[in-house]
Amino acid sequence: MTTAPQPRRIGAADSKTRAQLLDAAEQLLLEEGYAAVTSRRVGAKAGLKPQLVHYYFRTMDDLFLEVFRRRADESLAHFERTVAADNSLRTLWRLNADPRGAAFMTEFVALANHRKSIRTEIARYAERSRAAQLVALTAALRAAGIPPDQLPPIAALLLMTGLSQVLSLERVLGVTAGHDATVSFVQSVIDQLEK
Amino acid sequence: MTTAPQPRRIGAADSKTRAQLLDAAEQLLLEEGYAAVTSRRVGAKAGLKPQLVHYYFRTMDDLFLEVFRRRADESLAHFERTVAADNSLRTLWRLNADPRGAAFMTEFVALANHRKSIRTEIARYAERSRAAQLVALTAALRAAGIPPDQLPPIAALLLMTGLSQVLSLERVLGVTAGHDATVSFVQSVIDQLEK
DNA sequence: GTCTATACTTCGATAGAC
DNA sequence: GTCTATCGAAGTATAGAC
Repeated sequence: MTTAPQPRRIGAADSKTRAQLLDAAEQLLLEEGYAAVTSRRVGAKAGLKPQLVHYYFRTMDDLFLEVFRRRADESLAHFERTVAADNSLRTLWRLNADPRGAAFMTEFVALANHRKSIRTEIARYAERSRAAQLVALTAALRAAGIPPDQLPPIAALLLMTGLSQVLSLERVLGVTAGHDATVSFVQSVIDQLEK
Repeated sequence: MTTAPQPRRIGAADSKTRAQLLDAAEQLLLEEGYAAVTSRRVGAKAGLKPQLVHYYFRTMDDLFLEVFRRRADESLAHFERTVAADNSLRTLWRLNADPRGAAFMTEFVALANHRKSIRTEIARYAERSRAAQLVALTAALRAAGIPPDQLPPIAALLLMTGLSQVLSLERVLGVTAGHDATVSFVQSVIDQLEK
């Protein structure tokens, strides 16, 4: 229902102002949650007029989508680049444990809860990301000598993803009991496998 | 900053209307996300006037807190009751994997992101819940013959919590590839340990 | 305990001048 | 490309009649 082909002006995709608005929106999203991302607040944070948001993105949904895409693409590219250089369990764990990425996803999943167009886009990215990670992890596990019937790569991946997500979530809350011990345990398991 | 000792009327805690409002708020929260929980929408969903929300809860933050507390208390009590009857890995996994509970927490964590009073309350609950689960899981792992230095109970707990959280999150998105295989794997590991 | 009425704020979005 | 001006909708919250 977000598609209404109205004859209205729209800003260029390579505009500097547009990039500033995206930066402001992303920052607000991470710092205060998606409910804080309003055209007025985004404008204020970028030092611009709120109306420019609508000039460059038409609707707030479009803005959200662009914020998401920009980071998602960057994140996937970074993953591919890093793994191409070193596809080890150690590297995969490090990439996955990045707290900034987890916080970003948490916020967008919550947002997706009641914005259909965003849900679709996030699902698409989640699948792409999942596929890329699965390929890398499958290879890394094989190299570490772990047969798939002992630990299915998809299970390992979901466990890893879930763990870093819960660590990130709880850190936001200020609940960190047992985090260090758990991370140490994961590290030691990886060290043992890849020593 | 939510504490302003103003002389204003407030509804009784055992009121039926109050309970209806809490029900409506909880339902909205789960179905459409926290941003949908407004006094107007809660009132409409309960078939009541929006002003009654303020009569019973004064502020929306208070309403959120009561919604959270009600379910958190119920959830903890249910956990204690169930575990008292059967403290097995199987039971702990089943309790933890309840998708409704995970969805609830996801929404509240996102909400906590930019509401301080709620963050505090959730953190308190997370700690209580964590402690109870850790006691139960520690005993269950010992009974299953897994020494703590092979798998620290806190690590097992965070892995389990993270896994059910990510499964729940992705189900909301409609991304469920590999879920069944992973759940089967977890089940088979538990079955092997507790057969 | 529930209602009407209302004050005030902030939101998304558009039109049109410059 | 950015501005001023503005609409209508929706939000929180309160006062006071019934």
